[in-house]
Order: sequence, then structure tokens, then C-alpha cells
Amino acid sequence: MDFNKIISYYEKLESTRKRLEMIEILAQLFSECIKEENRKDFRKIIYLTQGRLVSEIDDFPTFGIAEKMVIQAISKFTGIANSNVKNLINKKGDVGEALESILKRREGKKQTYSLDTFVKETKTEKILEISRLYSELEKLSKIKGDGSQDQKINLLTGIFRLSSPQSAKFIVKIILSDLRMGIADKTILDSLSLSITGSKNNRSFIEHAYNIHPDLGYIAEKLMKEGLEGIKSITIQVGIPIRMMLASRIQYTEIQKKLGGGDFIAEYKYDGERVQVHKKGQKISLFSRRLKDITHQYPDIVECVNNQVKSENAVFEGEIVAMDAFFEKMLPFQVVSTRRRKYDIEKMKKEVPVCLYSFDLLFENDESLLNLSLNDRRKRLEKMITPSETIQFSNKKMIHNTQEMVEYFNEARKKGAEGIMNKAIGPDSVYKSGNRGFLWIKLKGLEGGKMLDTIDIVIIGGSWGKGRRKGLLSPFYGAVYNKETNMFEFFTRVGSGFSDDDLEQFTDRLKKLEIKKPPKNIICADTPDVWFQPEIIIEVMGDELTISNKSDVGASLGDPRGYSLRFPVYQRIREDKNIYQITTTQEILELFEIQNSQTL
DNA sequence: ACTGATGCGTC
DNA sequence: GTCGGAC
DNA sequence: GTCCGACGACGCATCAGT
Repeated sequence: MDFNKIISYYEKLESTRKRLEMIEILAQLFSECIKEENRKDFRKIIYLTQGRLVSEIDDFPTFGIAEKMVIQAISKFTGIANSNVKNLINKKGDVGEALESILKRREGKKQTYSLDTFVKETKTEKILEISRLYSELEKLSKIKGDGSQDQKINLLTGIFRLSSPQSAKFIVKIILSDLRMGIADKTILDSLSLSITGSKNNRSFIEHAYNIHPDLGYIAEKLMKEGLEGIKSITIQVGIPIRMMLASRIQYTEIQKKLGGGDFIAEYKYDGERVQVHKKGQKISLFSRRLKDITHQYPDIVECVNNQVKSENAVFEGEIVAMDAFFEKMLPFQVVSTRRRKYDIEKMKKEVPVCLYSFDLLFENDESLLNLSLNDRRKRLEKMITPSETIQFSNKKMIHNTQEMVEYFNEARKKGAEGIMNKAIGPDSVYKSGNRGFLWIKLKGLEGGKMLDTIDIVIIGGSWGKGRRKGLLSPFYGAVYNKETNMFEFFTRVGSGFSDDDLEQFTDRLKKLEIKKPPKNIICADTPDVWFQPEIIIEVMGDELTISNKSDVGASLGDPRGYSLRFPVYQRIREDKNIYQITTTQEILELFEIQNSQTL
């Protein structure tokens, strides 16, 4: 099948925001795919439409190509300077769009150019077979070692040479995993259901199969070849991760009502890394939240699973948390994240001990437990595992009312947890793989964020927005004021919490404050697209202060490390303050001390 | 052998 | 992880 | 309510350049 044919559907998808239309368009594409001559390409087309080469559960090298590399390739291919390519990307809000417009201009058909005229003019040699494109992309992802960046750029320019401007655009978007067509896995499920079974009503079967075997290419092919019966025959396989159940977040006063109004279970929400453990006899595998195989990172956990899990086969979940040397105190997320590595595993095993706080059992021996109630699953979990320092059960408590929940929340926070997870009980409290519903509701703070205070920062720079934010300034670079040195120190970027309207107003106002170079009283290691005269002040909220080697705030105080903010969110503009009344570096230090003294 | 730029995946 | 917009 | 995408800090891996 010709890739140019496929992108005609992609372009239709881009032209609408209506979900029903998108489902229809995608279904038409899939109907093309299941014609005899195209069947061999179906699986590849599914992956490409997801902006990837293989499924989520497939271990395959990533492209190792992101915006900067593509800019170089575009520059090399067209002879346009890097900075000009970057400017065009800023204007278009998308790397692919920028490339397309450059290539169209090159063809000298700026006004009237269309895919049809391209195909007509160039005929057969410009047909880009899916199999050809796919194998080129495979090659691209496999290049590594010395000189690999040049080789990648060369191969990429070679692919551009095979492509119409339109297909080049989409190829770049695929490589960047950033199709921005308004469709993702759920819509693909709808469209598969519609095009192959003739009705969207069958989506639930297909979706369930996808959740417990998260490979849309496999699902699509199986549906095409074996129909709904084939799909219904898919079961959990130990060794293949299933999509994880997630939690919603709502006002804490609404939680009990949302969980049914009566009693519910709360558990500590550990600040670590979610993991799904698969035990098949002696073979243990660990999978991350996004289903990556992370077994090699935690040999200590693997060993304990072997020793402490009684059942022959099992799939269970927990959170891996970094512990102090005595396994008494839980350490912050940043500590456990040093275990996400390929080298020095044994050394780090000793330096950063971890504990797996297990909280759910999904499969035991030959039996799926997904449809059991939470209580039943938990009972089976506690029966199956003999706890030790390295594998424990999550702390849990039966909650009868909101006040009790708040007390338990405060206790959890004192112990170093991020908050609590509130979970429905009763016969409907099944494990909903791949779902973020209201059977589980997290509580991380009684107000907006986890922090007690908001922080006022002055906007010193910004980037040009991407996608739906094209032409708008977003995110913003915010600084705090160091009153001892009289400097403004870069603290955090903020891009979340703004409405479209907010961004338009900020863009208007900030454009007038644009300056070519940062003033001398600004410290900012990073270089934003645009610098601003420090004037506009905004309030931000976050989960907690973080400390790292890369931050500018406090870096002048002797410690090479500096402070920043985890999960920053814009709250409101502060017209009432001047730039010397914003949060100071000194106040950040105090807040950090308070934050660290809150846990036992 | 080291540093900085870039990419990727965790939260 | 957070959030807002479109349906 | 569901789905999508536009955004954050941070740590490690990889590669280019020295």
C-alpha cells in the first residue's frame, strides 16, 4: 500500500475535531487495509498511525531522534540554516508542518500545490510503499555507535528524498511520536470495531483484549483474521504486561460520595515507581507503568519474588520505593530514580535499597483475578506473599467518613508517602485494566497542590507553543528574586494551568516586553526562545520543592545544587505585586526546610 | 577521560 | 505527573 | 465522563567534541 494513500486519510483526520467523524475516517482507512492486497501492511499501518514502529510491549530501539536532530536533517536536506528552520518551527508550531512548507516552497508551487498534483507529476517513482518506508524507519532506529548521528541524518534526508512534502511531514511526525491528529489508542479501538465488526458496539471486547495484551497491531491483525471470536479468546499471559489501572483525582470532600457513600479502603500512595511483577515458575519479569521491561534494574526485587511468592505463576502490582539503610524510612522519588539504570546495578543495589509495597494481585497460577473484588484480591495477595524488608504490603485502612480519611492522609504524609489512594470495595470493585475511573481516587493534597504555599515568579522568558498552542507563547520561564545578590534566578517553567484565553493575553502583553538579550541581573542556564523584560508576575502552585544540580535558584549560595518545583501549575496573575515583591531565593530555602521537617 | 547536548522515560 | 478543551 | 494533547523536573544513556 502506498503511504501517500494513507496520508490522505491522515489529512482528513487533521481537518476535523469531531470524534465521530474521526472514528469514521479511520474506519475507512482500516477498510482499505483489510482488502486482500493490503493485509500484509495492516499491522505496520496500525503502528505508524500510533506514531511508532512496534507495540508498547515490544522491546525495540527508539529512534533516538527528536526535534534537534530533525532540524539538522532538514537543514542538511534543504540548505536552510538551523536557526531559520527553528524559526519556522516556532511559527508553525510543528516540526512536520515546517518541513512540509519548506518542501512545498522548494517545489515552487506554494499556492496551488496539492498531493494530487504531486502524484500526477511524479507518477510511479514517488510511490512510497509502506513496506519500504517501514524498513527504512527500522534501519533508522537501529543505527548506533560512533558517527551514528551523522548516519541518522543522512538516512533521514534519504527518506525525505523519497517523499512528497506531505508524506515527509507525516514521516517526521511519526519519528517524533507526535502525530497530533486527535486520535490515539481509544479511537483506533472504536474504528477497528466499526470497520471490521461493522459496529462500534463491539469495542468493549476489543478494548479488553487490548488491555490485557497491549499490542494494537496484534489485536488488529487477529481481529481481521479471526474475527471477534479470536479477540474473545485472548487471555492474560504471564510474561506479557497488562495495562495498569489508574486513579482519578477529585476534591477530597467528594471522594466518599464518589466511592459509593459508605465505607472504603485507603492505602498509602507511595512516592516511587509503579511496577507489575510477573512470575512464571522461576522466571520473573518487572514492567513499568508504560509497560517497559525493567527487570534488570531490580535484581534485589527479583530475588525476593523468587523467595517470597508461594504461587507458581502470578501477576501482582506494587510501588518500588527507595529506603534508608535500615529499611525504616522512605526516601523521595528522586532517590529511587537513580535505580533506573543500565550500569552499576549491583553497586546501586547496595547504595539505594528499595522496598516493593505490593497492593494488588491480578493473576494467580492459571486464574485471572481481575473480576474479583478488591478485598478478595488483597486477601489472596496477603496469602501468597511472605513479607520481608524488600517486599511488603501497602499500608491500608478501612475508612468510614471523610474526617477519618483526612486523618489517615495526614498520617501517610508524615510517614513520607505522597498521599493516599482511596479504593472502592464491594462486588464491583474489580481491577479495571487500562482504566482511569473512579474506583480508585487519589488524594495528594487537601487544596490544589501538595505544597502549603504558592510561589510568585516573574516571567523572564518563553518558548513558542506547539500544536494547538502554535503562535502563542508557552511555556513561560519564571524566576524568583535573590535579595542578597539582587539577581533574578530561573526557578521553573510553567505551561500547565493556562486556559487558551490566558495564553492569548499573556502572549499579547509579553510580546511588548521582548528583549534581545537577557538583562545582567538574570541568571538562567537555559536559553528560552524569547527573553522578556522582567515585569509580569504570576502565582504558581506545585507538589513540592526539588533540589538538583541543574537548577539556578540558590546555586550562588555555595551549594552547587539549586531548587525547583515538581509539577508546577499556573494559578493566577499578580497585578498587585512588583518584581521585588515576588518570592525570594531566601524564602525558597525556608520553604524547603519546612518541607523536609514535615516527615518523621 | 571528561563535558555538554540530546533523547527517553519515570513521576 | 498536571491541566484545559472538545465532544 | 471520556479522550486527547500540551505542558513540568529530573536522572541516566548515548554520542560528539575535545
